[in-house]
Amino acid sequence: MTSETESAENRTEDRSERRNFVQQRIDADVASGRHGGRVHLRFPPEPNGYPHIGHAKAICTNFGLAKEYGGRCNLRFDDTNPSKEEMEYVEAMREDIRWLGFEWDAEFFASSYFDELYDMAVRLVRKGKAYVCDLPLEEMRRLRGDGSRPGTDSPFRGRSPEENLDLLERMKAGEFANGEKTLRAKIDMASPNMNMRDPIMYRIMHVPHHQTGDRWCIYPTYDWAHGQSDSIEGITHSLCSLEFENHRPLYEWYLEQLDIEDKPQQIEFARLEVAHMMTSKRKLLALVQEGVVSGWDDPRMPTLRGLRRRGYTPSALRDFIHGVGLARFNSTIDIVVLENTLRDELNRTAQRRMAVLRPLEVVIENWPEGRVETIEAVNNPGDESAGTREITMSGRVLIDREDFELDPPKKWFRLAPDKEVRLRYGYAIRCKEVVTDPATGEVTKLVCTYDPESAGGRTSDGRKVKGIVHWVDANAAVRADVRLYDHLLRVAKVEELGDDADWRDAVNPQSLEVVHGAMLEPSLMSAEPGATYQFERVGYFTADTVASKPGAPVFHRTVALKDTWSKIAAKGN
RNA sequence: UACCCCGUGGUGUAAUUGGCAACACAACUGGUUUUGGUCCAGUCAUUCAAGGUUCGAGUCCUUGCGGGGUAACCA
Repeated sequence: MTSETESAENRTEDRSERRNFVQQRIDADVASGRHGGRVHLRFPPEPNGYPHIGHAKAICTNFGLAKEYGGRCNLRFDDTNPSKEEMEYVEAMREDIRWLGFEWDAEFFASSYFDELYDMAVRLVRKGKAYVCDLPLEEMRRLRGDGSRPGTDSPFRGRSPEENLDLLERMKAGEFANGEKTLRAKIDMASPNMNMRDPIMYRIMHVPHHQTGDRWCIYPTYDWAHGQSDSIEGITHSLCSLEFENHRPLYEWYLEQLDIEDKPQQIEFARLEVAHMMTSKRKLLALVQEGVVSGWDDPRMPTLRGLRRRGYTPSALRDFIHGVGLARFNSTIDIVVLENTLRDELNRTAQRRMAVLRPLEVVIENWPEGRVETIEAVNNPGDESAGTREITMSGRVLIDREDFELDPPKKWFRLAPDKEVRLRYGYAIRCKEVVTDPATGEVTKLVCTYDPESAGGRTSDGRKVKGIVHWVDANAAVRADVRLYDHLLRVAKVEELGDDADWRDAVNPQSLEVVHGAMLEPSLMSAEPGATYQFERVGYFTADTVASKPGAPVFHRTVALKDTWSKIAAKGN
C-alpha cells in the first residue's frame, strides 16, 4: 500500500461526485466533440525563479486533469523575456514537476516558435492588422488613455503594409536600438479593455537568450506568443490565473485574425494563496540574498525544494491541492489545512521513535543496580507491518522538561512531585524527590521509584495511570541537534501590516529554533537523510538532507503533532 | 475613476444546472486509547443586502453594498 495509489483512488472516487467548473467545461467539450473530443493541456511556467507551492497548484491541475481525461499535457517554458530568465530555473522546474509525480508528454519552449511567430506577425502586417510604431514608451502610455478616457491613435497607425513590412524586417535585423520601435496590433484605441488598445506584439531587446542565443533582438510579448504557441501545440484548454481574464479577448482576437480553426480556450482560475506563506518571487529572493533563510531549499521556504527538504511528500501536496479545489474566487486557505494533510499521511506512514528535546534526568532509586532491560516497542500502532524494535531501560532515564511541573496546573497528568506517570512502553514511575540547583532554583534531577509489576500496560493493583510520557535510556541515548521550524510569516498575509509597512516586518523572527543536546533513541543514528519519523508525543521529524552526516543525522521538525493539552492549559489558567 | 471578474458556516470547496444547502478542515461536547496523537459519535449556515420573476431561487433579473483584477515595450 503506497500513499501514491491511495490518493489516486481518492481522486477517482471523487470524480463522480464533485466536479469543479473546469471539469464541467471539459466534460461538456468532450461530450459535444469540440476539439475532436481531445483534451490537451499545457503547463507554461516562465523560467524566472524556483517553483513554489503556487506552481504546485498549476502543475497538479494541468497534469492531473490531463491524466484524468486520458489526455496529454505539455511542459512549455514561456521564455519570451530573456532579461529575466535562466537555465537554472528550467532545470529546477523539470526536477520539481517530476518530484511531484508528473511527467510531461512533450517539452517545448515558446522560443521554439520564434520563427513561426514572426511569420504570423508578417501575415498580420500584410492584412493591415499590425503596424510598426515609433512612439517612445512614455508617449505611448499617454496616448493609450485610461479606463475613463479612450486612447488616441498613434500617428504611425496609418503606415502602409509595405512600409511596415520593411520596418519590421529592419527591426529584426537589428537596425534599431532598444525601445526605438515596436510592432503593434491594430485593434481599437477606444476599447474599454485596455489590452485591446493596439497592444504590443514585438519589442526590441538586444539581449541574448538562453535558448536562441543572439539570433533574435526582437522578442514577442506574452500576449502575442501565448495563444499561438497553444495553437501550434494543439492545446484544447489553456488554463491560466485570474489576472489574465482581461487578456482573453486579445487571445481570441489573434487566433481569429490568423484564421485558426480549432481555437484553444483560455480558462482562468484563482491562484493558490496560503496564510503564513509568501510566494512573491521578489520577496523570496530578498530573503535568500539577505541571509534570512539559508537558501532556496531552506525548510521554511514555500519553494518545492524547501517543502521537500522540510519533509513534505508529493502525495501530501497533491492531496492538499486537490482538497483546495478550483474556483474563480480569490481565497486564502489556512496553512493548518496543509499541515493537517501532511500529518494525516505521516500518521499512516511514519515510524515512531522516542526523542527527548530538553532532557531532565530521572533516577529510579529502586531499580536493581546495573540492570538493563530490553523492551519491544511498536513502530507504528496503526500499521502492524511496520514491525517492532528494541529499546533499553535502565535506572537512569531522561524525560522532557515539559513533562514535569513542580506546581502543576489543573488537569495535569504528567509528572509532578509525588505523582505517577507511565514511561511509554515501560514502567510506571512515581516522583519522590526533586533536586534543584540551589543557585538558580532550576530543577536538575528527579528521584523516582518504579512499580516492577507495571510492565505491559498494567499495574500491580489495577490502578489507572493516566499520564504517559516519552523517555530515553540515559545510558544508551545519543545526542543531536534538532531544529524547530515555525511559519515564515508571523502574520497571515503581508498586506495585514498596511500599505506603507515594510514587508520584512511580517517575517517571523522566531521561525527557527535550534535545540542543542536533544537525546535520541539510538536507532535514530542510522536514519537515512530525508527519512521522517514521528517522535512520540512531539511531532514528525525529518533527518535533514543537507546538514546530516553519516552516522550523525540532524533532525528538524516537519510538523508538530496536534496539541490538545496546550488548549486545555490555556483555558484552565 | 473606467472596464472586467467574484460574494455559500471560522476556512476551502459542493449543490444532479430552478427542487430537502453537502463534503473536508477548524472549533466545541462526549467515548476509546500504554502517544493529551490516532480512531469513533455528536453539535455548529435560512447562501452579502433589498426588491422582482416563479408553485418553488444559493442558482434567473434589477439595484445597492463588499472584495479582487487590469490601466508594463513583465508574465
